[in-house]
Amino acid sequence: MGVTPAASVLKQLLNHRNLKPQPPTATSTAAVTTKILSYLKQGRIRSAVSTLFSFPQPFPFDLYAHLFRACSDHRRAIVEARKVESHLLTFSPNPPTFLLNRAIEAYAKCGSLRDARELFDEMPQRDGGTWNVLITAYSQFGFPEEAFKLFLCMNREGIRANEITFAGVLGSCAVACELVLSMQVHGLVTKFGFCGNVILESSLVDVYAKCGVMDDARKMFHEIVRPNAVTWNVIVRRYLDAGDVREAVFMFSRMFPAAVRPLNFTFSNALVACSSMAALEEGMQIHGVVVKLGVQEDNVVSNSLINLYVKCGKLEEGYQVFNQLGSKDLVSWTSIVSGYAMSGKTWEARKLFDEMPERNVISWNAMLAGYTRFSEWYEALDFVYLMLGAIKDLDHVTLSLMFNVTAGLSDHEMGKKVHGYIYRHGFHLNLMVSNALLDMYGKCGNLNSARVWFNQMSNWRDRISWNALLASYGNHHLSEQALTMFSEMQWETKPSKYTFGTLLAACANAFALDHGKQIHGFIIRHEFQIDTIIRTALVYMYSKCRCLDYAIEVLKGAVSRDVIIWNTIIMGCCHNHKGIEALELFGVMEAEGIMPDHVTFQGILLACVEEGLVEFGAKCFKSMSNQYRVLPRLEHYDCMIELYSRHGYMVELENFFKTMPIEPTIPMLTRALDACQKNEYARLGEWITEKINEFQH
DNA sequence: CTAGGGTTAG
Repeated sequence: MGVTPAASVLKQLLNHRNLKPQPPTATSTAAVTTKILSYLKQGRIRSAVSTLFSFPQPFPFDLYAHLFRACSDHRRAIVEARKVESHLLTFSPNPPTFLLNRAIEAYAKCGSLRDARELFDEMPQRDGGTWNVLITAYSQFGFPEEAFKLFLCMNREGIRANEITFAGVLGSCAVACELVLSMQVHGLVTKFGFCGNVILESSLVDVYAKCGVMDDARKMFHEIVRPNAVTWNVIVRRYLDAGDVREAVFMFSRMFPAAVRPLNFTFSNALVACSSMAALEEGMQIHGVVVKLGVQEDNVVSNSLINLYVKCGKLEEGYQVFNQLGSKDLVSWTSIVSGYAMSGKTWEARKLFDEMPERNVISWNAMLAGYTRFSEWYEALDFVYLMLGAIKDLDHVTLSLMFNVTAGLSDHEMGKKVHGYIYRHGFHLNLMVSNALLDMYGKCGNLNSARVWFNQMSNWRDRISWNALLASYGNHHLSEQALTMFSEMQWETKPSKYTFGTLLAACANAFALDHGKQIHGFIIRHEFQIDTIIRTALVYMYSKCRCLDYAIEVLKGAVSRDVIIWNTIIMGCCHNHKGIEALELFGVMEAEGIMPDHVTFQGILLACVEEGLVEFGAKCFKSMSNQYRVLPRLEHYDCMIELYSRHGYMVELENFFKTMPIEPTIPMLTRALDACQKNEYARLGEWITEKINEFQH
């Protein structure tokens, strides 16, 4: 089945009715040749080949070469290639080797390595080009072992390798990550005197980098006298792949003193490097070069620019690039949607998403990822249903996000359904999906299922799996077990800063001061860097565990403090009934020039409740929107009602209720009703009772 | 005549 041997094709064709023998004449051959060539020029291969077959006579070898070339370019003309070979062999029994090489090439380019190999094996005599063309084919189609075998045979038969041979072999080395072989080939390249060949030299840079030895790749790069645009592209891309994004950007910058114009891909690679380290300055400089060289109409480049800006939090700049793009493609749209979605502007993102001319899984995932990132679970759920109706094949990202949604909604039943789905569709072996599943069971309160699944993952779990399990122990207030797991974890993988964050949160929620101190000690002993996130976790843990002094000590150790760590300590003070301290710390925070946010004000109001500072609290509440431009939320109204209620400020409470721009909630009303009864303030009490009754209908 | 790099978005 499958491939029809060339001989039988030939037999069929010879029996074909239009093959009436004609005496060949010089003029007709020349005329037909011209005709065939003109068909080829128009890209009509079929017509060209059938015209060829109308004339059972030999044609100039040149024409066959053109025909084979056309088949190679088309890549789907396998049948035509076989026909041309048949015709050639029928009427010219001893074709020159170079023509057969072209035939092998045509077969290979059309994807039929079998035909290529068959012809190769049958050839009475081969030249270097014959070997090269097949080695190249094996290399390009990802059969490195075959390429190596052929290369060895070739050497054994005494055929001398040339640049083309080495290019193929090095390509195969790169695919197979064959470092030792690459070094041997490097030796041969040198020995044969091909060292000045920039293509081979670039391949060597590429091979060393793909084998994971960036130092050797860099050394090789510096040996090249005149690296060209491809060479530069290789070195930039390989540093990016190796995760050394700084070096990638640095190498990119060195292209300009070397006066080599970057390729569009190189711009893109450099921009990706910038966005991955949030290097806005460098990225903007590259943007400048893009404009100067006039490549901003290239979608790959501009899409990378959009991505750079949105990843650096510059949505407007990103949108501008998007807007100025002449032909926006799927990637441009997805990039801008993703930018808005991942910055919390899910509404704007959704508007753009709905305007998209076409969408794929990635665009849907980008939008869904925004909803989940910002815990908009109900929007996410609606969106998932919409997505299920609109798109057939969900992928591993979709399924992981769906687990996040069920986890966020604590919908254990739905989580189990998704679990069933991934099992049926074979996604359970995907690490990302597995970890999301683990996380879902942990968050839905099913520690046992989480544990069972974690054990089943023993062959493919990673650090993230461990962190997920630790987090579910933490959420179940099992800090002791979490700590035991932490020691087990170290047999298998190294902890990350997320591990510490999780463990410290676990200790905080379980008020496990001793364990918390152990973790703190571990971090210091193993010289892990205490970044803002870990520092905040430490402050949180110590203040939860009623060690406010330690918490403040840790806070003081920070080089810089953001609003989150300040909120943590202020809330921590409130938790420890230290309202005055909270307000003092707020003063320090302001002096450091940190703008308070809604959480900060919640802390301040709580502190006022704690200390009975009713007038001061009211003043703070007013200044919130007037001075600080922080819109009061439900929890702030809640605090104010608590403040007035607890301290018997009934007139103020009544005023507050009646001027409140939002509907009071049941807990607010019952809290206030309580106060009315205690303070015998019937007028407001009646109003509240009425309100509560309204709610019940 | 046959050769190297690369596709941006979740």
